[in-house]
Amino acid sequence: MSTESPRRAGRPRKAILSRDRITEHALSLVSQDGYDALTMQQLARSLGVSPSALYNHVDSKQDLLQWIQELVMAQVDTSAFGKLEIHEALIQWATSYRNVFALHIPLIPVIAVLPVSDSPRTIAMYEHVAETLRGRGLADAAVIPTIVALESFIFGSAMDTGAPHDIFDTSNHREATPHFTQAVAAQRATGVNTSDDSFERGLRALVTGLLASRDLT
Amino acid sequence: MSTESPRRAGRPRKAILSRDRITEHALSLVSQDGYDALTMQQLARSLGVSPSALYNHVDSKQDLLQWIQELVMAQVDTSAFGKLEIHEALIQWATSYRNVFALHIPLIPVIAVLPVSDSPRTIAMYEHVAETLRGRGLADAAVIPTIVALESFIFGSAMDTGAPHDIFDTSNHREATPHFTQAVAAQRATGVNTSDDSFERGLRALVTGLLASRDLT
DNA sequence: ACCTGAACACCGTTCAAGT
DNA sequence: ACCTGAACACCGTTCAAGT
Repeated sequence: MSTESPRRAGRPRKAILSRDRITEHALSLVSQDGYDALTMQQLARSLGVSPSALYNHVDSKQDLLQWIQELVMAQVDTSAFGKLEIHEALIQWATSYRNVFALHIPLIPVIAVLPVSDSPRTIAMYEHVAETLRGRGLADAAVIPTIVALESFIFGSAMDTGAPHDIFDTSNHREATPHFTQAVAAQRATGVNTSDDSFERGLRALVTGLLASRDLT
Repeated sequence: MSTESPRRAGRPRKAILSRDRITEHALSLVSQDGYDALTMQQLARSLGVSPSALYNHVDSKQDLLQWIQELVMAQVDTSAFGKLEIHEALIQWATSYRNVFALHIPLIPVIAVLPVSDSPRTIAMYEHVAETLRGRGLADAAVIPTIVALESFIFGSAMDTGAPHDIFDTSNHREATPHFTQAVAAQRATGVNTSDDSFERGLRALVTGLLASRDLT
């Protein structure tokens, strides 16, 4: 009798939720409606479950954001290391890094304070960069500051991507700011995206300058 | 009779609140207990007023953050422009900028999407930088991207300041990441602050590279 | 014009209760 | 072990009511 029932004491029903399923739905929510839509209640609804059920699998929303960060970080392309010349490899990696996080700006403050030990993908990425820099002959003590400097620029540039296109509109104060107004007009006339142009210029300057340091052995 | 009363119809009582007083108390809250303590309720309490009273003076919390941003931006030191040689002036300004916002990290996402037209102090600062860059002979169309690149690095570096000091601890994965582990140890052995070192190296590289551009006339 | 008090529509999170 | 439903302690913001 009772043995034919698939659900009985000692035979617990398979869990509906899991880290993978939760993270997957969270990312789907984010890509559809942005990070504002990522609330525990909306996420629970999308999973067909009550909000409190989530807490059987994740300790906090902060924890969930770290899971997401892992997935996002995995999208960064590190394939250039060991394949391209070091300047080109760094530029290709940094560009991919910046473009990925331009789609996940609210994650940036999370990562900035996240111990890398909690993020295997990030460690693996750093190992790639560190190996390349040391292979180039950069002094050991200069490797981390070089990476951090690049990353700071990458994160700052990714955030800038979210700025409105008319952020530099100064029609109201034109007379008081002749140089700035002229510069804005000239840049606009080129027709190129300000964020992209700024990133490319800065990245080239940064990579060149950091590798030209006197810390080469 | 009724004339001796200081408070009567047609003679409204002086307002308790004002933009200045609100902003001042908000900054005081922030400097004492950080941005987490800056809630409309806490702010109202610090002003001895009910939370709803604030909304007679400020449209939203976002608006309040913009007021604060104005005050904070005013702390950035631009005195080096026109006084020091351009490389030195940019470095001094950028360093002050970064150090100021290291104390106001949660403001950075606010600024990043804030139209500069809403922020007179920011416009004035940009005018200084733009004038200096044009005076150096930088092409008009290169001025804004140069400023944005510097600012992205400044904001990213300010955020990095909030990272825990042991953020690069990888004791658990040591064997899988030899280069990274070695780099961390070497940097730590120097005894210098990672954020500061990274900022200084990156800033020098950035300023040198941006000013060495072929966009000079 | 400016302030109070109550209320609203949310948050993230906890916890006893069920299976 | 895992889920539900109710509850808690907050948020920012609105609004009728008072002066």
